[in-house]
Amino acid sequence: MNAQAQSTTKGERTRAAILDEALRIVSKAGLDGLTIGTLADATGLSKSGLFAHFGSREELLLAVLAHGQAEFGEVVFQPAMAKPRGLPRLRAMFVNWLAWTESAELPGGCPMIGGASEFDDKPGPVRDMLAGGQRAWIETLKRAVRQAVEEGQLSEDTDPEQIAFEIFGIALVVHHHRRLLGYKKARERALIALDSLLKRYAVS
Amino acid sequence: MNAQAQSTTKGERTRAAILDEALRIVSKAGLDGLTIGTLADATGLSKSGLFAHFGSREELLLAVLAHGQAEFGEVVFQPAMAKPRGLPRLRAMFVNWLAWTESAELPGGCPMIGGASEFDDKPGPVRDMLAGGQRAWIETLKRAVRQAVEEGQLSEDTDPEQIAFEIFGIALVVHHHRRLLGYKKARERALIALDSLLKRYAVS
DNA sequence: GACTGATACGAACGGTCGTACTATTCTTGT
DNA sequence: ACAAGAATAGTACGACCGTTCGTATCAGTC
Repeated sequence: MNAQAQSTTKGERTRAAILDEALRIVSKAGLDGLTIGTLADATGLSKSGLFAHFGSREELLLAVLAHGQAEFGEVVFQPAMAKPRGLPRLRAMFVNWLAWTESAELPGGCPMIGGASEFDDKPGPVRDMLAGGQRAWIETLKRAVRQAVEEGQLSEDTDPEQIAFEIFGIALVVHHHRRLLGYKKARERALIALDSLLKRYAVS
Repeated sequence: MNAQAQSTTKGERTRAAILDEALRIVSKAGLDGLTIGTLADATGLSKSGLFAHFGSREELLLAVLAHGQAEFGEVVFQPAMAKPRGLPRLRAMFVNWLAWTESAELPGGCPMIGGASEFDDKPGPVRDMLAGGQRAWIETLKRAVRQAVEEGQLSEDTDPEQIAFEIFGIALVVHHHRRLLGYKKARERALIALDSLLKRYAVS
């Protein structure tokens, strides 16, 4: 997420810096709030100079989302993969996810969650990208649950989709309560909710 | 939500019609997507004629939210109050809430949930109104939980805030999965989640 | 040293935004 | 039926939107 090292062309470096800044703006102002003019000001570029990197606003949005999804993978998914299969990995995914939504680099929360409610009624490539990313994440959660069953940590009749569904709900309410309501106990309550959710399916 | 009967001045009638239409637009396009021009077209008024009813865009947004919250009360809260105190009432609140988010008059889902992620980083009266409404709803949910404890339906050590928190999460994920992902099983899974949530705190 | 491609800038386009003013039409009470 | 006043339309404004175009700067190649 920081300016990456050399060995790349200047255009690529500028583009990466633009996307970093854009992701912060999207986090705070939403995808609709990401404007070529404000992004140009924030990066110190001219509108036209910035525009040339993407060719259209929609291309810019798609690039920002791709950038955000890549970072999500690095910050949330990959560290969790270092944990043992099953419940430890699933818990890590959840905890990393919460940390991501409260990350300092995302002052306005997860851009994908914010974008979801902005674009859920606007068909097109942006919506498709959002939906695709979130579907993939759900599948990842389901896979972790299945592995917990294989490891004998959750009972055989566990429904991975139901668990992924409920976990997603906990993450959403954390995001919602913290950002709109300033609810401080969100993280604590989320961990309680996850524990009791998993306990329901624990091996007896 | 439909044009109400006579006995009111014409201005009030058109104002109500404007708010009905505005609520539908907000549902689909979000609060940011509600513009004076499109709303004027949708209602058959001129921009200036419509504008005169509110005086500013922010006043319009506040009026739309007040209208939405009033409808929420009529459609979700009041019918639930007709149910017996405790779990029946709590369940009715939840079921009515889900139905509200999928209501035909709200083609894009709950305007307040959508507005929440748009305005969670934009301080001001709109955000305050959104937060106030949702805090009030949370308190209503907590009250229903407390009454279920009083009625002996939930155990004494039940934490109403935790339950309200998790219920809110289920509602959010239903909204999210249905609208962005077109997930058909959302309602069914939500009812499963609610049942097992309440079972955790059932009297033993 | 001339040429080329990448990169960025400045100015301008048509369009829409919210808002302000004035004029006109329509309701309504008498 | 008519005047008073509410309700709506008309017009114009400055700001910003995404986008396009022509141009300037600079790195590297021949």
